[in-house]
Amino acid sequence: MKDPALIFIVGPTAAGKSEIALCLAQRRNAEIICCDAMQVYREIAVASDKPSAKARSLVPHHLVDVVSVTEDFNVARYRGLAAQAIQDIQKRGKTPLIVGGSGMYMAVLLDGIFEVKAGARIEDSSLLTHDRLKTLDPQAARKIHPNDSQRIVRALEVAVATGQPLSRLQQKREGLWGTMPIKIFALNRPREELYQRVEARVDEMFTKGLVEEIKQVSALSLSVTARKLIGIPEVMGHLKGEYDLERAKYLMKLNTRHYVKRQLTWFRRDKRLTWIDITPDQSPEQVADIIAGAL
RNA sequence: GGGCAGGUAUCCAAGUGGCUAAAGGGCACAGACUGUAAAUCUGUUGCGUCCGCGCUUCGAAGGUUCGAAUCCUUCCCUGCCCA
Repeated sequence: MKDPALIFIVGPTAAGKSEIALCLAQRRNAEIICCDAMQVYREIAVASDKPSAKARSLVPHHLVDVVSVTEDFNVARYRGLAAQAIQDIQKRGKTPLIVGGSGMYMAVLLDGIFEVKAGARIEDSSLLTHDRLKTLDPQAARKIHPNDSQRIVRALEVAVATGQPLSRLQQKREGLWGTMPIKIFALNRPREELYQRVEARVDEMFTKGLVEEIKQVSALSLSVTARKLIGIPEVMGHLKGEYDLERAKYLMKLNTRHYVKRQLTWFRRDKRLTWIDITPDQSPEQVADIIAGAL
């Protein structure tokens, strides 16, 4: 049977995506494209839970280690690089397997994004208000909560830079969905188990040298986007002497659990996904079999 | 044994007679989301509910009062200090 042109494996952190994808890729002549907002950073390996050297020698992984933590990264850049990788892989007669937990990155690949040239920063913060957005883009203002400053700023910057409301631009988007056969699988496990796996993973990161990694990285001037990676603020707080190591570990676990929850909310909304509920006794190979059978 | 401080919902914590099922925060759960997304933001959170309201809570038991988490009595427990 013929594989779809594009396969996605998404889901929350610690669901087991990477391992399962590796199995699937090997038996389907596929190459992996990471769909992850943090694994793109070169200097971070432990904290971003990057695929191992071994995994990468077995199956080519794309969109890993593509920028420095000193650089800003965003969905638009991701989309450009990923689109190129998809084309290249398909040209070689192989199947791109897109794997990761960054919901918005997946959405942008699928549904596209509109182009707005960067550099539209508004300096005067008194202009960055919800009230002003109401006059410039009433529709966006209605959708964005008055407390959601990040979105207010973006909507205002777009409105000012383009003269067009964000709400209208967002309708003019084109993605991959509909242009080729695409199959999307979302991995999930019982919440309790997911959280246990998160905690185990965080503990493991510490034994793998997380603190050392963060210490080195913190000497660089981190970009706004890179410094948000879970692990960096938590460990840096400890390095600055604000609390002990246990506390840093606890905070990382907590923040990762919250993140898992948000990921699930994001993915649950997208009705194009096929959910795979994994039970504790299933091996990555078995899950890969199930996915292969559903292609 | 004596002195002081304190015991409030799943956790921390405010509240010292009515406007209190009880501020605020945390956890948990749910949701939004399109160039920071591992981000940012929202809602619910004693129990039940025909969503009108009903029921049970503030260490325990009694008492004062029209009315108590708040006042009085006794008891139990925790922390610190003195012996």
